[in-house]
Amino acid sequence: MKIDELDRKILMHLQQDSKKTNKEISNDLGLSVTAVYERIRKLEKAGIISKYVAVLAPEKIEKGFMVLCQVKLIQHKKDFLHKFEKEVAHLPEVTECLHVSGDYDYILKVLVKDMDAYREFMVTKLTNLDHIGSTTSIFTINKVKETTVINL
Amino acid sequence: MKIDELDRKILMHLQQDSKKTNKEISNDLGLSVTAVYERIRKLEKAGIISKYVAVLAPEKIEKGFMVLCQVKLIQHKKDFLHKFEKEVAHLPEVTECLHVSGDYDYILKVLVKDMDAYREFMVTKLTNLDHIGSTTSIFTINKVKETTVINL
DNA sequence: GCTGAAAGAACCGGTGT
DNA sequence: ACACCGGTTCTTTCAGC
Repeated sequence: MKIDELDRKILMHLQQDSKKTNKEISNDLGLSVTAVYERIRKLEKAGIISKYVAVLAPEKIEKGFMVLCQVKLIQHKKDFLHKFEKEVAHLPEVTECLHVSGDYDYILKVLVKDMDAYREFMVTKLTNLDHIGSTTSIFTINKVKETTVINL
Repeated sequence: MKIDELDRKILMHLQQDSKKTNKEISNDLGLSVTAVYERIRKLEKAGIISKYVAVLAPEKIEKGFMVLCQVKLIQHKKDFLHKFEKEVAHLPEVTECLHVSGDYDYILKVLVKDMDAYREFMVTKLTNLDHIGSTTSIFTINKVKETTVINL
């Protein structure tokens, strides 16, 4: 699907605040409410808009401690990678797991309450997974920027 | 604000799909629509729900190339950090910027179309910022897991 | 793409526990 | 403080142009 300037503007609106009504958006674009409605439907059907979610404030629900955990596996056989990926995806503390280039195989984003909770996570969950070689933890001192908005 | 089991369930619903109606949620919880409505309002007022957003599929809008860029500054005077943070926050390609512990000062999440676009970003934007020492790029081979849902 | 109307959700009193 | 009912207002949704 090809998207034009109007679609782009609609997407920027919804990425920033999906509670905006079609009326508000239509006012901004100079279109009718229905036109906006139909464009959004198309963008949803095309999978360009993949979902609508509520974003929570981590620090208000005791998940203000963010750690990036670099993981190296012992071996890199397909089965090992696959098993690790499946298991790590099921850990609720892990909000992101990327298979990456460089010195490590994976980078995990881990959200927990504090250092104690992180230690607990490492000891009882992560280092219990099979095939893990080494890990290095990078602690977040400050979130300078954090957005779900993709520039169009 | 203290949140109870019902609040937690509401938050899990909305984190996964904010288009769910209060009616659907109330059915699941065995509450009235109004009760759900009032709880959600409280969670919003308390800032626990910080916003509602549409999530796009990066690969469908030519932003399927994700790079983590580790940045070291030359000096660490407060002014230098501050200036760097301000400038980097304005770059639309950067969706995340974390001040971190370890060998590097910052880790940036950069979303672009492809390697060409990344090179362009590095050459014309990032390495043009003041006080940058060294950078290391970590390329994403595969997104194993990526979610905005925080487990409660 | 638009208009206009039907369907449905959010929202807001007032009330009871 | 918490939950409920019932009605009003606003949005989404759709038929017809």
